[in-house]
Amino acid sequence: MKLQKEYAITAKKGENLSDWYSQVLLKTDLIDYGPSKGFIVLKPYGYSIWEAIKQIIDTRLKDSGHQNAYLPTVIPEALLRKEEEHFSGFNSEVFWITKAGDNSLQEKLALRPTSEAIAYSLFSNWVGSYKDLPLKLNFWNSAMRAEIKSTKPFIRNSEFLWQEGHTVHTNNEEAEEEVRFILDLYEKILADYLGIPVLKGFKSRKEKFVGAVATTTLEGIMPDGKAIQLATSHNLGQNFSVPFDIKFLGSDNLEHFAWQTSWGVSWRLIGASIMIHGDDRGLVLPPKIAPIQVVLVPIYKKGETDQNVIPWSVELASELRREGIRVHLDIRDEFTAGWKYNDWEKKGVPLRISIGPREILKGELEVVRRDTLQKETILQNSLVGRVTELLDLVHNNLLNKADQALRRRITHASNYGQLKEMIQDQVGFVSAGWCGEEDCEISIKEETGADIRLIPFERNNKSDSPTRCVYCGKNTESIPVFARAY
RNA sequence: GGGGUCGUUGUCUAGCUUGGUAUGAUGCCAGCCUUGGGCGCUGGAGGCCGCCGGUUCAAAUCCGGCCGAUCCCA
Repeated sequence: MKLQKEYAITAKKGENLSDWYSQVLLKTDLIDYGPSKGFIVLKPYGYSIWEAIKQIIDTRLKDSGHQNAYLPTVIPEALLRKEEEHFSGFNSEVFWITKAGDNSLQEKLALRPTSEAIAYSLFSNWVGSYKDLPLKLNFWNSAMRAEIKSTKPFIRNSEFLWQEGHTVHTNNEEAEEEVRFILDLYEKILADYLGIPVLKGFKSRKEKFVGAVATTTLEGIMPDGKAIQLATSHNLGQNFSVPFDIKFLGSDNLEHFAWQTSWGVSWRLIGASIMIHGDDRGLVLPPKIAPIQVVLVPIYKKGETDQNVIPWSVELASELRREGIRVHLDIRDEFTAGWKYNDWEKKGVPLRISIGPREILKGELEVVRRDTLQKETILQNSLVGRVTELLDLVHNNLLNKADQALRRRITHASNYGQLKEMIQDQVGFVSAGWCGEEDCEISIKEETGADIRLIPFERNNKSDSPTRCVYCGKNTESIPVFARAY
């Protein structure tokens, strides 16, 4: 194969993940860089993936009683400062609008870094009685947090697409239930649709969402052993309802401050999915989020006996479409079949079907899986059934491989030396005893580069309890998971 | 937060050390050829060499600043 540098992915995923990642993003037409630092442009192929993810999540949220709404992009300064701890948490990343034309504004306006402040100022008007609750809203929008030092498309940007859910409840138990329901929902969606396995647990006090009582998280692992936070769900308790005055009149005829949650996932999911599933040829897209699930490549010579290749391809394409499969028929005349094979492989299309004179003659089709590159021949009349099967097989294979990769990257350190060494060796997730003191957490972070990614919901009964803090040696029950992270 | 690398046509790039007409490929356009793993031939168009300033008779090249991209360390 002649490799054309300007199109092919030249970096090896296993040797230089960063280079590989940016080549894939640019050379598969997912994104372009924007004109300002940290901002990216989603091209149609990249946006289609987001649309697919969005639709999956949107449907599930609506099915579970959440409604979509939309909030302004700008937030007046006073509002943002209302919950002081929350504000101080990301103050340094807030973009401020200070002028309209040449005139200074009376009050600075923040470009939303997240919507708690603006949403809750409105919620205080919308909530009056316990009959208004629970209020379960979701917002699809973009958030802006200035990334000055280092950026990585989808992973760390100054602007990102996401959904943020905000709910209001009459009591803590119900809020608690919502937090867990959403986290479990996210976990299921990541596995069933994106083929991404995760670890789940609480964030430490230091790592939790500023302003939250508790943050729960889903953490994935990348091929370089770095962890990545892929979803969060927060129990806000009454931390916001008090300053924002969200009160309801209960059935007891008394006023109560409400209990709240917030949660979200972003287009980070796209970045994670690319890094986890991709290979040296480029993207390998999980079928359920692939904009094109099956590409048909017709092969023909001009004139004479092969004239029916195109009509036949069109027929097969619509047969698949009728089953709800996303099909693309590549009839570009300027490229050869071989060129198209390389192109669609690079773009990660799960299945490719070739249709030429041979196939017409035999009534058979050649199908190639992107994940394994295995070819198989199927009879035309079993096309739809086999394609549906294969799409499932591809998904399951991707999830299984990712799951094995995750399991291989979980280890346990019984002392500080071990922890340090394992982090240094980029093994990934390392569980170790921790006394619960922030001082130890900070020291570990400073000395190893790893922080507490999560504290598992339940003690892993394989490890003996109680144990000792790897840093200070104090007895403890807590065994969190450490890792370097994106 | 500290340090490094890079920016040349739509894309990938040569040239920079040692200042003097901008290199090749690919893509694009026209024509021919036709497609089973990045087909071939002929002709053509395409450039403020990231931006601003400095040095110089002369700057893609040397110097400074800025803007972007990117890597390493904390």
